[in-house]
Amino acid sequence: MTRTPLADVACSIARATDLFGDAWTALIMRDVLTGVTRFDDLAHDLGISRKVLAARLSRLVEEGVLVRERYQERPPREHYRATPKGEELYPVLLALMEWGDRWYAGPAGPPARIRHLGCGRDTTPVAACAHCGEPLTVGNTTQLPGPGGHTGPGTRVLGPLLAAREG
Amino acid sequence: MTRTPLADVACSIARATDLFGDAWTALIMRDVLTGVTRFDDLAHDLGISRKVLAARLSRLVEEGVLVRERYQERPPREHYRATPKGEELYPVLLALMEWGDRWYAGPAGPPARIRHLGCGRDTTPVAACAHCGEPLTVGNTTQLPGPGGHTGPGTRVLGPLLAAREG
DNA sequence: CCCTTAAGTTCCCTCAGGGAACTCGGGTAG
DNA sequence: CTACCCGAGTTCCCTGAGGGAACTTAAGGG
Repeated sequence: MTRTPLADVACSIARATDLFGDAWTALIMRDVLTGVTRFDDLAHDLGISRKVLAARLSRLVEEGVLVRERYQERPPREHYRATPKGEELYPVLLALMEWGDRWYAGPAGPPARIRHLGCGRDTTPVAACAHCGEPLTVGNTTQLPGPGGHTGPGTRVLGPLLAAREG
Repeated sequence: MTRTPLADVACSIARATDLFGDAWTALIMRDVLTGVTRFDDLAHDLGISRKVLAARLSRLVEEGVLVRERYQERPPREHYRATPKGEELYPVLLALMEWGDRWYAGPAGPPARIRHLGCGRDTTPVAACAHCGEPLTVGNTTQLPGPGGHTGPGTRVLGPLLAAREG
């Protein structure tokens, strides 16, 4: 496929997508974050080709999202665990899950619930403003160039073009 | 590639990933939500092959995420706009962008800022509990089977296995 | 009448993904 | 001591999706 390299574009979505934008990475992270950490378990659970799984895992380790660590000495066995960088992908998974729940849940309802241990209730994740806590939507936000934005093609990061939207 | 069909698995992440889990869809949605809605503009802005762009757009229209609509009569011209279902992908984009900002921004800082018009401040999106507003993390949430979860392989949706995590 | 623009299509080629078999280090059962 | 399981990958071949660039169609415009 010769994936177009997106990581060098001045767009954080493109940078994140360069790693996260394939069919398997999100599901691997879901599994690892929920306790499925061993190679064979991942291969079985996901139904992914072992070749591709090995490639994804080593990429994720390279990127510092997972670490490969020994979980037993004799015989030596390794598994994969999320780093802090990996755990911070959790909001992305929550957002994907919430969207899937809203638009693809069958009549029975969504296939899983998230319980927030802080307040003890089953919850839905909301993308909220860090300052005032209100939900962020396309309509109530605007994008502005940031300090790290070099102008030129590909500069937009959820671009500064929102003003151009009609309605 | 014969993409493994994920949409039928009882996992909302898998369902969302089936559509969203490719290198281009996130970036197309970013562009459309920020006002880049025409075929040629998208092709130029993204550097995507026109063939693949056409395929992605028609898939997104099929899925009800975008609509193809006429924006001028003479000569007849069509462009793409997000439906409500498409606009609700915004939190996913925000989460991806926030993660990219945190882990890939250069010394200069992130390439863009999000301003919340509600409170007037530049903000960062947080995945918050809909009930109490606290941030949701891997550590303070647990996953339970939901009403729509048929048991069996692939049942997990950010699975019920979190309890199995050590530490 | 020819040129330009927008929005796709078509063609060929390469390489990433699927699938299944094979490897390798290290037990454990007989 | 040999034979048979792991777990964790690696290797091989085949298919088909993505890249790239040219071609098409429809409608103005000079």
